Amino acid sequence: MTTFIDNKSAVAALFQAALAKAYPSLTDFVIEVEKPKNPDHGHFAVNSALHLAKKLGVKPRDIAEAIVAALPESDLLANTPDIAGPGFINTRLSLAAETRVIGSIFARGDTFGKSTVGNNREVMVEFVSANPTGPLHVGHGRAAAIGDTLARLLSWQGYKVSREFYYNDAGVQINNLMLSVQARLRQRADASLVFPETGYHGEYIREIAERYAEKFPADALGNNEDHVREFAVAYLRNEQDLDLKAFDVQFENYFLESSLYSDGLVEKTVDQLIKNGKTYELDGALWLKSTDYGDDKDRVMRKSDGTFTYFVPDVAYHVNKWQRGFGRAIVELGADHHGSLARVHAGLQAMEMGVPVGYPDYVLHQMITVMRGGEEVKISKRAGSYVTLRELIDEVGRDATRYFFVMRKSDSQLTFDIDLARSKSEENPVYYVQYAHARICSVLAQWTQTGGDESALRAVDHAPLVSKYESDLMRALADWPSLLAHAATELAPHLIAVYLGELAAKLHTYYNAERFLIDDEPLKLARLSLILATKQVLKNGLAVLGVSAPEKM
RNA sequence: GCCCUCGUAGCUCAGUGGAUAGAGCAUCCCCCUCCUAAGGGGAGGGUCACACGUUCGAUUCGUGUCGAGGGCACCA
Repeated sequence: MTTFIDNKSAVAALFQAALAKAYPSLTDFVIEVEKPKNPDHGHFAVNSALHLAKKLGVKPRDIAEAIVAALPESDLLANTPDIAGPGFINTRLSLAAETRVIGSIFARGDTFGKSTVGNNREVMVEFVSANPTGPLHVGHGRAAAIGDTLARLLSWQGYKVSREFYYNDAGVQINNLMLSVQARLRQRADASLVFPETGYHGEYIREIAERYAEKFPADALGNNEDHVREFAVAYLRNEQDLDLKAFDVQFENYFLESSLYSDGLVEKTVDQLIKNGKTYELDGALWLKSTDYGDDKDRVMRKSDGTFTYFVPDVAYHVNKWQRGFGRAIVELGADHHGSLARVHAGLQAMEMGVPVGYPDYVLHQMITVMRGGEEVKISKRAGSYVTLRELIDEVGRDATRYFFVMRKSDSQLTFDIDLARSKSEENPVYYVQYAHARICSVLAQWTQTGGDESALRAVDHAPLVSKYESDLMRALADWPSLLAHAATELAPHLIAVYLGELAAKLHTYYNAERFLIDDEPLKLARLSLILATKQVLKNGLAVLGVSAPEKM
């Protein structure tokens, strides 16, 4: 099977050859090809003549003419390119070039778009990493959707991906959780007892207390603090697992912060930093000279009371990731944690153990503003006033929730209007994409029922596909592999959702403009073949997003 | 005060060093005797926050100002 080369690269290669012939001295100039916004400017435009004008001291249009004159023989372009405006070279693909993608799609099937650039290198994607102190809320939902899609995306690029969830199970907030449950237990016996101001006020704390009392009636007042803590953490971890399962997100590994202490990794990290001369003592505390590595101030590592600040285990954790063989690590975090990036990077560099600068990569998602009844819902675990991920999935559905969270650039703040999501769930863009898939299935099913054979569509003549709708659709299909590669490079899963929306739009337009089940046999087969290929790409795209591709809606 | 992200249509958001900046929702008009109208076609709506700079060309890159959110603790 020949490797499919996307149209843009093919056009670039053709012009690169022309340039080499026209101007043999320009050995290191790279031709750039772009897709013009205006369809009158062709399918692909080359603007290199403008870039070269100054360098060569020749008018851009003259350069463009020389390049066009030097174009090698090829069936790629429909005609001799136009030279327009100040010196743009506008090209149109030939029908033969446009239809080529259909065969590639059938040949690759569910793997069309997959690449081997990752070369099976190990990459870890860490995400969600919620403290086990409450149910997952909408913010975690955004994290889960983005993180999981990133993982799928990198896997499609040929990386060996491992998803990891880091539990902060060693901090003061866990103790606070225990105290909260304990207080609810004691209130069961004496309702006049006051609940701690700083405790977690959510209803789920009462639920945990009830369960604890049921299971351990002998300790109904929660006097055994270790036991209460253990129970509460286990309960909430289980709840979170159920949330993630409902969201179809699975982790290869769960990592406990407490293990960093019990395994001595925190101590070892601190010792190494001291040994490397990257620390100093001041006011009874131990500081890291993180300003040597771009941080805006030095950071305390060990407080005067002897305990460590949170970023020390964070550094130890990333040392551990590196040592486990993850040459690349991606951490998906809420933007409220961005302050820790610089110090983790600094800490890793100060370890002087060969970790690349910039390890790990961070993908931050901005906070979500939740609106309910026209008012902003302040998300507060302590006050217990927030929207859980489970609630959202139950009301809006898994597919719509995942799509919604991933369709926007992660670093844009977004407003989630719950009333809108509920009342207009039918208008969620995910249905638009799924509907395109279902429509194709429906057409194919009707054809099959009257004796059609889908496998026959893999080898039909596509020459009848001459309409502009067909041309637009075929070129969109051909963009899929490079779009995926781009989204992976940018760590930008939303580009996939945007692409799928555009592909679905082209299909719907085509559907309304032309009929498929017609008497003209060659044209019918060619059209069915095209939509079968489109169905495949929609399916693959939805798979990367972790969204289902229904055959009926 | 310092740091990070953002500022694009009435709203929610895409996008781009180029030639006329897009989608969905909302508003208005049109399209099912015909493969799913959860759809399509069309109209209106923008000084791409503002200023300066780099460039043949800036909404895109840089600097500054203003605005929004977040982070700046010996909390995590």
